[in-house]
Amino acid sequence: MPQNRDISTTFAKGLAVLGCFDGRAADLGLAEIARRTGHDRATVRRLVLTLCAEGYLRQTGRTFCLRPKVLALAGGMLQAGGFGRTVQPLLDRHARQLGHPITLAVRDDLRVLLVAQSTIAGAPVSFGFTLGSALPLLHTSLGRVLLAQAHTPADLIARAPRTPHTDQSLTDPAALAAAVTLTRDRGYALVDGEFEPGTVGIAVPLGRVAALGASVPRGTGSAEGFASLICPALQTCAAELAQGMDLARLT
Amino acid sequence: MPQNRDISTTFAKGLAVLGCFDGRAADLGLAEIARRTGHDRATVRRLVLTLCAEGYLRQTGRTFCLRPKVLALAGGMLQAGGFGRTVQPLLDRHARQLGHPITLAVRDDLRVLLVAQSTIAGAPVSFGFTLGSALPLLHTSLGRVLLAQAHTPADLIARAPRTPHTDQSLTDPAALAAAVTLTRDRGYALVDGEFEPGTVGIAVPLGRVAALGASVPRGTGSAEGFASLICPALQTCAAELAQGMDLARLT
DNA sequence: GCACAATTGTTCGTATAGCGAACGTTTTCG
DNA sequence: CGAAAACGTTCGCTATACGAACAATTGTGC
Repeated sequence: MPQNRDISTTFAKGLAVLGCFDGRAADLGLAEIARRTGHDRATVRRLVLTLCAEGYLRQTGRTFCLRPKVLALAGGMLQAGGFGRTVQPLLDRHARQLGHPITLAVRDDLRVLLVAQSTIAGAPVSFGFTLGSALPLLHTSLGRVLLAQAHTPADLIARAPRTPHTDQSLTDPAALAAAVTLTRDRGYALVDGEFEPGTVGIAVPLGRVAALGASVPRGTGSAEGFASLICPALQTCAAELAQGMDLARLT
Repeated sequence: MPQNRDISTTFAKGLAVLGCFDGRAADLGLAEIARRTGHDRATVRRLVLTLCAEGYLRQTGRTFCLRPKVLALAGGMLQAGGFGRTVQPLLDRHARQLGHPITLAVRDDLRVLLVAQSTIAGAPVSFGFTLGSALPLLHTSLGRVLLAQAHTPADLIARAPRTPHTDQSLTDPAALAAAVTLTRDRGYALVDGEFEPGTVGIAVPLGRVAALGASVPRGTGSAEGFASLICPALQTCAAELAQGMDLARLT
């Protein structure tokens, strides 16, 4: 097949190499990057050395890790979207009122991508997710909402990893599809212990391609009790956010 | 001069194109990207279309903007450094105690790069900076601390933009050097209205290559009064952070 | 501790992918 | 409305990138 002359395969390979540094391992060697990307070790070597020269990676012995400069790429996107001026203060205000951290997420292929969050001092730290973190699509409340918004949720359910995170994790595609339908029907997702044991996640739609969510430790309360408390607050927050931000930038 | 065969010039050009999207303009056209990078419009076109194909940019008419997927690159760096589990909760706790947002930054060439921050509901929003935002090196308290830590601050002062942001902005290299020396001598930086009118910025070193800072509206207080209040809290926070994180990852 | 196997890193001849001059299209301006 | 300016696209040519083969390092078994 003739190459698409509008696309630079070298650059595409380089982006794949950069994308390898997803936090699963702190440092990666050339051979491991070659395995993860499927590209030749010599090719990977040139691309990695280019990332070092441009300040995005640091070499330590025979391994490499990301440097803070990659954050500037995120900063450009957040700045262009006015996140610091509009989204963050709004999330902070609503999170304080609610008493729980609130997270804004979008779907990125088969995963949930955290786009903004208001952290709260004293909130229990679970997996320590930050802006840019990827969460599973099938077993989080944010993921359920994003699936409910998708054109072909059944296809996404078929392709997304169904690896269970806890004993409660749904793995049957039909059960997952039913959960997504329930999410769409009632306008919010409620996930009880499927991703983090003992944690209830609640999420609501933000526009047509984003989700807003909060999670709370289960304790002795009922999941439905948490939902009736948290949903209205998330929905109010979502309505205010939808008025003040360009949601089209999130797709 | 013969090309360095360890470096991929195509990938380096691609990274320059990606780096163009720094938030100064929400959307960029091919010609503007070519101007900013100095590369040929045809080259830029191929690189931009590759970024679109890989999901990092979206095309709207004849312009392009970053998509949320770039945040995942930041997420990988934050995850590998354990920011969500260690840095963020610590910043949140100290920010709550202090009653002001706290920001962690490093130097990235001639600018300050925000690496983590704890925002606070109700804090005055000034320029709406977020993780990944770039601030000036010469006129912010964070920048003064980072200059104080540098091996050749005089050289950085000579090369960094000296464009004043307010009437109070220092522009004389000798005055800037003296301010950096004062910062080093007393162990903190105090910047009063040089970057944001009416705002006092205070910053302290975090290890040898990072800074921790807070800013407060001046009001009727004295800058020194704010400093004596805020410095000890920032220094306590810095000491705790230095114990729990791998500062070497921030260079 | 050594030899060999396995793994990882590097070199350089070759050709294909990327470059950019030239052309085509769109927008701006008088 | 037409010309100039600006911007986007094509395709012949060659220089940059590829990866086979080799070099160096690490791991393993005895």
